[in-house]
Amino acid sequence: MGATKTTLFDSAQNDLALLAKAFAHPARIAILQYLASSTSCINGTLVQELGLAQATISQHLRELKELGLIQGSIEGTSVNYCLNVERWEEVRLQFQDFFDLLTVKNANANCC
Amino acid sequence: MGATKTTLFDSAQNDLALLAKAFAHPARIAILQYLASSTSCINGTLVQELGLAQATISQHLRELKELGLIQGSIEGTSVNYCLNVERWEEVRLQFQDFFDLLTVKNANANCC
DNA sequence: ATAGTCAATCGTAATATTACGATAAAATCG
DNA sequence: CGATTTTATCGTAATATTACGATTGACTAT
Repeated sequence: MGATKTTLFDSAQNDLALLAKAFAHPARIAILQYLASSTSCINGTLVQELGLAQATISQHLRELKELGLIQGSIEGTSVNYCLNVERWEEVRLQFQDFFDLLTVKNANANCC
Repeated sequence: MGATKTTLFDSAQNDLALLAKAFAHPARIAILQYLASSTSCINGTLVQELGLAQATISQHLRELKELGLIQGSIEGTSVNYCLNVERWEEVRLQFQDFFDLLTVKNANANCC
């Protein structure tokens, strides 16, 4: 008990849920917004910007990296992170499809 | 320790994270899709459709209801659920704004 | 009334997430 | 080289989520 029963759902549903999980924490939203506004950044800057501990930021960055949403490259003693444009577009479309599907049929809904 | 530090973030970031949480489980995605495709449904039908226990479905439905994404009305001995159209449009725009903000600046990104 | 049906809620076990101190690993500087 | 800086990882405590059996409450039908 306790773990999500992924076998009951199709891969599109499981994929979307995993992506949504990435957005399901305000720190990760803030990280993505900060990356978008600053073209590049380092972990250290984010620690000051967000007010969470360095280990915590690093953990959030790893989650975003594992989903391919961001990528990083070593820059001397620090690390530059930025958005992964191709992946980002992919994800945007995935959400758009989800919303479109549920919006098209809306005329039939609101029945209760 | 362990709880999300919401005070570090603004209300737009916290709001979006809460909404994303609703989509962060395949069962809730499946429920929303099923509601969109069938115009209305009852808890019992979802139990057969999804293969989760009745108590579990009811719990997922409550979460969606608490965010205003769906609404239900009693229909004899069963309950009809449907999407909340107005709220849905609101949420769709909230996500679109988030994606747009991160897409516009993308030309500057992908730098690492 | 009594039995039956359906969904909500309670209680709880299993698992996942969040946060952070401590430590490690890698590069830079003196 | 040794000291410093920066990020990743480990270990772990606190909290949240997921799932389900059991029960309750509300309505229906007999």
